[in-house]
Amino acid sequence: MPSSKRRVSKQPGKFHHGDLRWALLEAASRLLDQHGPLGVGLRAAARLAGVSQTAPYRHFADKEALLAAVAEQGLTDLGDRLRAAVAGAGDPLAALRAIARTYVTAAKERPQLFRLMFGPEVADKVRYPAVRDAGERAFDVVVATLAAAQRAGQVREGDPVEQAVAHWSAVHGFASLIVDGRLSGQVERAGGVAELGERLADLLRWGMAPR
Amino acid sequence: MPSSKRRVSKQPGKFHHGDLRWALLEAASRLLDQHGPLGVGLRAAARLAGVSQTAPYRHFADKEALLAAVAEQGLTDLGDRLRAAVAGAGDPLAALRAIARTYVTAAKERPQLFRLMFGPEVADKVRYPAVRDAGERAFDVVVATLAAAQRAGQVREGDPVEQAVAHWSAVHGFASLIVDGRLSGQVERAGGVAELGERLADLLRWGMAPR
DNA sequence: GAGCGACGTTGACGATGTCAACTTAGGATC
DNA sequence: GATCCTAAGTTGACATCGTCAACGTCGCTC
Repeated sequence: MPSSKRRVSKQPGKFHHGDLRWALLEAASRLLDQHGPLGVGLRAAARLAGVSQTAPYRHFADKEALLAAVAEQGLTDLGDRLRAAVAGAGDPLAALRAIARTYVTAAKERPQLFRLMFGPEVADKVRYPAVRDAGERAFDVVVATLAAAQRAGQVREGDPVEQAVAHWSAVHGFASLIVDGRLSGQVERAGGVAELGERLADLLRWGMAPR
Repeated sequence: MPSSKRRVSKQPGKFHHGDLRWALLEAASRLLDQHGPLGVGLRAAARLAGVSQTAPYRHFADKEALLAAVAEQGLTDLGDRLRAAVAGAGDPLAALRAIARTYVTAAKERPQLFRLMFGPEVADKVRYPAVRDAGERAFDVVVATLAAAQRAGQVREGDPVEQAVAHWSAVHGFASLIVDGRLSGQVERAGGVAELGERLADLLRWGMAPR
């Protein structure tokens, strides 16, 4: 769901609908959660928003643009949550664990959104720099955390970006496999997914420990 | 592309077409590489195979079934390549590196196939046990390699499945981010993607080293 | 050679993304 | 306050797609 609340019905300020753009994003969000990325359509979103089939074209160039906007919201929200998690953690080590837990939890909460954010529906990222930027802002949280971990002597010195790629890859891959239902058997054996994700992050951190 | 060669034109043995099922898989494979998972359609595949729009229904229940068959081929092929890579490696440690390199290379070779294999197009895995099994056979290679690494004392003792999940997650996540173009900036800095993938695997292995 | 079943075709239906042309409403301009 | 302008939304249409029902057709078997 779009994070910020707006007026729901016709309030003054906008013309016919109030804020159709927001309403379409919300509708697309709901369709996404219910039917997956392939179940999101311009016509269906317009119907949910109580508006005619081609009204969305006043706000989005095409279907992909609508999906891209939803994905961007998701990535921005993910970045915010990661930032909050890091801020709430005591030291960089706890922050790395918190990143893993937050990432996996977010993916499990809204798997369809997760799929959209990293899936092929928004193929051409050059056409949607906002999506790319939102993703990079989330990634920057990881980079900053690893840089902090280096300063604290909790992680070997080196390029924090490369370490962040490693951390991000591991957590992202784990979340992807979970969302795809590819680890259902293995995860039942272990505790919850978030715990397993944290343990994965720990494993990686040991690999990056100062020699 | 489907891996095994078959007859291309009408050979004796089959009726009207020769082997339409195979031709459709090849057509879908080509469409996939050219236009991504969303560009694969039953009608387009039928057209490429030189056959009428509804002919595919004699061989696939619906569009998803065709996609699932392509995905299954891809996963089976990936498993074969992983097995070959492990067999060609000297010791378990080299095998772990080879897995990372092979996985990342395969993803980069056919990014669209990679997206299909793990994307939302084949959503319901229960409906396609063959897809799931092919994926698990590939995963088993990683499990076996980690078990071997444990026996060789190159990796800490513990549940090899959990270690395999960690390894698989890291490599898979890295490949996913590469395919999604999310690491283009960072990867240019470092050497090739395969090398970076190997380094990631090393990092993880150090984390799993015997204490 | 009659029949049968697997294979493929024709034609149609509803739904979708998208375009062109039209209508409506709010704000600015004189 | 009448007029115009432009953003916002509507109507209608077109091509395409997935899918279904009904129909043709090939090659094998008894």
